[in-house]
Amino acid sequence: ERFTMDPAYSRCVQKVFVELYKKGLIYRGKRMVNWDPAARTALSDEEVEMVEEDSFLWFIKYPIPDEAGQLDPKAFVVVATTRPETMLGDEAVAVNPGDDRYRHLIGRKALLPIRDKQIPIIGDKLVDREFGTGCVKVTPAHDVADYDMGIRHRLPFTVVIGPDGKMTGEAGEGYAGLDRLEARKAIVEKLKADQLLVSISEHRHNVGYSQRSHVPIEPYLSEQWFLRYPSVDRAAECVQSTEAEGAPGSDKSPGATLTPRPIPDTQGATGAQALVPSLHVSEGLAGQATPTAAESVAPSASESNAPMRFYPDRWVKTYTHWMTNLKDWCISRQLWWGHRVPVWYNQPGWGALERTIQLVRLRGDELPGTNARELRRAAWDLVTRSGLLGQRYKNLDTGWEIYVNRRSLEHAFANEGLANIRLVPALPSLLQNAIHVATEPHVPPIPQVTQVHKFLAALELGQTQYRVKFTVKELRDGRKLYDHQALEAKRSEADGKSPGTQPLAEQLVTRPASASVSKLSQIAGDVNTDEMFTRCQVESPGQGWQQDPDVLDTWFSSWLWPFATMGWPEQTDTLKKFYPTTDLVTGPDIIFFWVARMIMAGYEFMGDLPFRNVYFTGIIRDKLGRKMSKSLGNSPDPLELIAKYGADALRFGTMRSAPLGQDVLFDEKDVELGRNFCNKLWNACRFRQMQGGEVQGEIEPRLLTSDDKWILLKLDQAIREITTAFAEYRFNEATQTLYRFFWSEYCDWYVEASKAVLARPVGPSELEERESVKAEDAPTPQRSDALTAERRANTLAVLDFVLSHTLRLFHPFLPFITEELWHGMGYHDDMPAGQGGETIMFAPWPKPLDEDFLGHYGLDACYVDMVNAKYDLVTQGRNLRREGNIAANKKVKFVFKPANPVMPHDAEVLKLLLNAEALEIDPKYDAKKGTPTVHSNLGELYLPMEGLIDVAAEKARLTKELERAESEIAKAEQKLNNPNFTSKAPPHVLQQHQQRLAEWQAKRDRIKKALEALRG
RNA sequence: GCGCGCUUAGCUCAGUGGAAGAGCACUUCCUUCACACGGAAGGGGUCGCAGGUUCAAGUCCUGCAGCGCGCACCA
Repeated sequence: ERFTMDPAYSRCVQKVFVELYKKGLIYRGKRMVNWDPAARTALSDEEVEMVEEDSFLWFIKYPIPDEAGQLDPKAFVVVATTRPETMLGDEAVAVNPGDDRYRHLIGRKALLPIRDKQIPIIGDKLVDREFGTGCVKVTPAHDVADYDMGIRHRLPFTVVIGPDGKMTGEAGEGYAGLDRLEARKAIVEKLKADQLLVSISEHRHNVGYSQRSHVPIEPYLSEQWFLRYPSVDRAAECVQSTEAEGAPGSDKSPGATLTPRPIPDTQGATGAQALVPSLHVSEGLAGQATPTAAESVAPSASESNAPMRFYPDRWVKTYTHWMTNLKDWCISRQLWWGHRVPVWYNQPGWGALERTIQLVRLRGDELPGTNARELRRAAWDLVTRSGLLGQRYKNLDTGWEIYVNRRSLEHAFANEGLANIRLVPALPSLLQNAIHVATEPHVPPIPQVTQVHKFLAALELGQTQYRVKFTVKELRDGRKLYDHQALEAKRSEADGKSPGTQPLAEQLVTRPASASVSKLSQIAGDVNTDEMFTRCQVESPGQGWQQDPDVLDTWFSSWLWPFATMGWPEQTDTLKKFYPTTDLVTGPDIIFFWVARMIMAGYEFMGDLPFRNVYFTGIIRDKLGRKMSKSLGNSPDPLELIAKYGADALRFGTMRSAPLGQDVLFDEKDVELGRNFCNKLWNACRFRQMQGGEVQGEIEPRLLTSDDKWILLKLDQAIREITTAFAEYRFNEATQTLYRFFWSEYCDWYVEASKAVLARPVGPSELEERESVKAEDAPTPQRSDALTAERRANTLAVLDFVLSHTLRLFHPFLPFITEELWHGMGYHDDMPAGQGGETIMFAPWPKPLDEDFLGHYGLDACYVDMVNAKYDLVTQGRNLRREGNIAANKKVKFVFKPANPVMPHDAEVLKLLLNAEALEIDPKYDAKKGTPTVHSNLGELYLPMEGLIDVAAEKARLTKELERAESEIAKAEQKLNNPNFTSKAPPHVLQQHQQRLAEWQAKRDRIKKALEALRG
């Protein structure tokens, strides 16, 4: 057990971050990320769920003014959009450059409605001419595709939707402060009023929802930490589909080991011993080559050389597709809880500020009625009192100054309802990280701040830190003081030979005028400012350094699981022994989140893959096929189910209904089945206990009954089937085999038949009966008591043999009840030293019965057929009772006319299972006309019913049986008369069909005879 | 759009070229001594549709239909 937030594990996570940072694989950048406006954090692409929704496509008219800026009502383009609210941030209209309809417009300007702003018309290949009007509005700050276009065409990035999902001041009066969906309505109304809305059509499209908070995500520009995935090539190649290489697991030989999957050596392995998956307890330690390992390592020709296998195979395709289309992983989250980013900044104050504000925010939730200002005040107070900001902080109402990490400030502002102060990015490339300061003239919660209003920023540093000075001055028309275009203009000016009349520094800074364009470029180009102000390391660099407030995506800790749990980065013995591991059991829904990333981390940090086999379970869904989820409330409480049915029942029932790789619709009935099964198992053991006698006695071959041999052969068959099922990861098949074997074969037939030996004392009348039986070894009356006791003990030994095997076979599926029964039955005392003892878990895993065993106990396969026929006779005999309307509890007399001599034991079993008052064995029985009869190759079974014979009914029943036989014969004959079949079918199939035909023909003849007798 | 599943009894689903299966539900009978959370006997199927390969197809191939899931920058 390991908790990823444990200190040791947490250190691993941070070390990995530092290592990847030093390799240059982790970087920080301003990117378009998936933003969750409810949780106010970035998300990875994998955390976004696409949901298909019915929406609308709004067609909006954008006027095209002429060169002189005059509007002609006939000059316009129509764009189609699903998100009208983003038009406030439009910076261009794009058409496909190959589109003759619009090509001539490229380079002209369009007038953005509502904002009355001129935006360029650009040409971009990305535009699909077929969709909508072939003319697209471009909102670089609020759409991933538009962002790329914005970069390509050097468009401004105007942020009109804030991190809270509300429109920013940039959105303009009347919209700022509105929720994005409210803004959409308002804008549509406004466009209608202005007659710029051409039409609305229904449109179905995909909307990304946050997996975390289930709100639509916003594409949002923000500064985040990213990871360029490591060891991608090796991870992509290590698993391959085996489809093309012939069916896997074709080795169905009865003696198949539990580990038929070869485990080839991996190139470049760290030298750690590959452990062979095995249910046997191996004495061998790491470094000792066990024979099992040697055998298993030898690959067969048909097997793939890929070192890893997926079960089921088809997920390889999904995996490979993802691996070959990797995008950098956004690993930072703006959350309170998680592993913190091990990066430190030497600007004091802001880290504490950030955390304090969040703290106050949390507390504020408990204090209804507190307004944002009070919260903010409280935050400032806390910060100042803490002394972390010292004198750098001044009264907010008159102006303040703080050294700050821009992203955190932006974030803190947003979280504090100070959305009217927004710092937004201005430019890509050199000034990508420059600050675009804007004011928002809409009414905010804090009057003093609203009326503020001038922001001046000093850009002193490059990449990541900014020293920002804010002073409160008068607002001028609510306009931003400068925008990126101004900046860019100034920059080109400054880069040019002749300095502009107004140096950029003066535009940007009040004092000191230390920042200049040249300095900016110098910093950005030549100086690694990160070294000066940023350190990536696990421990704090010392006084004055503050840690990045972001935390890491939870999967950034999970992907280290296979080795971080075993002491990495120390090369512990555990790690050496168990890495690479053998099997991963997980759900296919986290192939990307977890499996793929663990594989990459394994190669990157251990130099070898983390596991050899991946078993993908199905996903348990509700009855409607929906995934279980807290919000739907469709998830049953496992603890309640366990209380109601038991843990074993839940486990067994679920596994029984979950085939390899298929999802399962959860049904409590399955758990009920499990519960019923546990009950059956318990009672079957109780039956054995109630018989008393020695536990696990020796089995004497001479005394084995046909039923004993039958159940031992059936056990052998079940073990073989289960062994194969395990080897191929078909666990539901193993449970079904066990269920069938134990319930249908052991309980329904064998236990019932064993009562002929166990539970029925041999009385004089029965001995007389036996005298009349022609049997080779009929007991003499004198010896019968002793013999009965011996036979009884022998049957008990068989019961114990079968039960002790069954319990072990069931143990993986029913761990609790089997452990309890293992002890309760006394089997733990009987195991050889080191094999049984304190727990069933150490007992040897059952193996198929070997040749010696079969030979010694005379377990010839013919007993299966013989006993099957006997039981079939019983079933048919019971059917006779049923059809004769004889109540199940009424004892009646049967007559059996055997085709061959019958063993007394078999006669006894027949009598018992038929619940007969008596079973008369008469090879020469001459039945009365109309006596209900069963015909089998063991002989004929009659149910003589005095006064109850219904000739017509019996005739009808036999006719029906005859029809059945005829139809089976016809089918078999048709096959066997086909020369193609006889010449091409394999001999054993041919033989099967011939035998079948013969059996049905014999049966048909017997039925015919009986029908004739009935007429007679 | 691309990819992957699924379609078999009333329901939920196994089924690996060679007799169509299970659990639940249903009908009838049975509290006989391990178990009524049980036992016994039954009824119930054009294996989605159409072609093809094969001696043989629920199973392999192709196409179609319906359902589901993943991926994808068609605004």
